Amino acid sequence: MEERRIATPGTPPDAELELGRLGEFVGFRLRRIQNQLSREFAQVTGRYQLRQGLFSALAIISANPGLSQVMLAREVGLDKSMAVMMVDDLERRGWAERRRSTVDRRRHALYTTEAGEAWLAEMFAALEVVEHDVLDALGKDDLRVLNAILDRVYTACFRG
Amino acid sequence: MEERRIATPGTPPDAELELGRLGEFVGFRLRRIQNQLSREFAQVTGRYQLRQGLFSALAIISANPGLSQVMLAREVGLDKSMAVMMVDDLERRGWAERRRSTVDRRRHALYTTEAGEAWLAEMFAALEVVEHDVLDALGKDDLRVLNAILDRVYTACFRG
DNA sequence: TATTGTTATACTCTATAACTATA
DNA sequence: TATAGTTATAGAGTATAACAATA
Repeated sequence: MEERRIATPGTPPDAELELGRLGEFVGFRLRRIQNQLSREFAQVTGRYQLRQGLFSALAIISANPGLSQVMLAREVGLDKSMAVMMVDDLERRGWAERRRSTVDRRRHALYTTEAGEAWLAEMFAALEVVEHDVLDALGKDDLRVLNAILDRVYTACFRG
Repeated sequence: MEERRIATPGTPPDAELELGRLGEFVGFRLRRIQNQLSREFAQVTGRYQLRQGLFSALAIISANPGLSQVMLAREVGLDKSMAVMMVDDLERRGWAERRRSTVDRRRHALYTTEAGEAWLAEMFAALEVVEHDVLDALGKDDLRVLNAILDRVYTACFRG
């Protein structure tokens, strides 16, 4: 079962087709890549029985111990109600925990557990496999360039 | 009503937060940007009452008159059943039409209508506004670099 | 009054499976 | 047998609105 085949949608586009003016838009490229990547992601993480946002959420909690749910939501770019559900899930699995903040009793301070850190390490390894083809095709340098540009793009999204 | 405010989720992340090892992964950046961009897209296109894929689909039909639905699906990176629904929608709006292919009678050859082209032009203009901040923050050169890298990424997705 | 967390709900996007008609 | 198109359906991901507790 080491097969890496993906169902119908994972088929590459015909080389002859034109993008036309659509090719000028970042949004289009982003979406099609992200669709593809998240299908592969789902394949890998499917074995682990988890939903998309979970991994990112735990990784961010791990990198920022004690952060609040609102902060988490902002960092992943989703609504705070999403943070609630994700943290619920993480807690249920025993990978993260909420502690009432001592400074602001409205807040929950979020922390990873030991089991959470272990799982995180496992997932990082698995995800490197998912992104392997991408990393390969780009090389370290271009990857850095890409990430830097993407960060600028993300920041630019918030200049109203 | 020229406001550009976006509801809760559009709030920028706290600058102090760390991405940690997550920062090495393209998938994460892609998803958060794409979420943000598609929210803005939805804001703009909401007035036009249309769903996400529609614009890309029509643009591709316009750039490749006579293509089949399977080809369309592959180009946008989705399942063929999606193509059916999108073309249904486009036809209902009078922006595209199916004609039985003369060479292979299983196929539908897709074409845009005059109204479709007009609407497409309108949408391209509207979308330039959506991506304006992004384009601004990058500049023509970096944008080209970004698009080129993204295309390589997309292609790399299919090297199983 | 504003913010944090919460719940319930509804909507959009997408894949899957089963089917038909052609090839 | 394989491909193009179709249909119906189920699942994931997400936003919205309304609310309680705390600031």
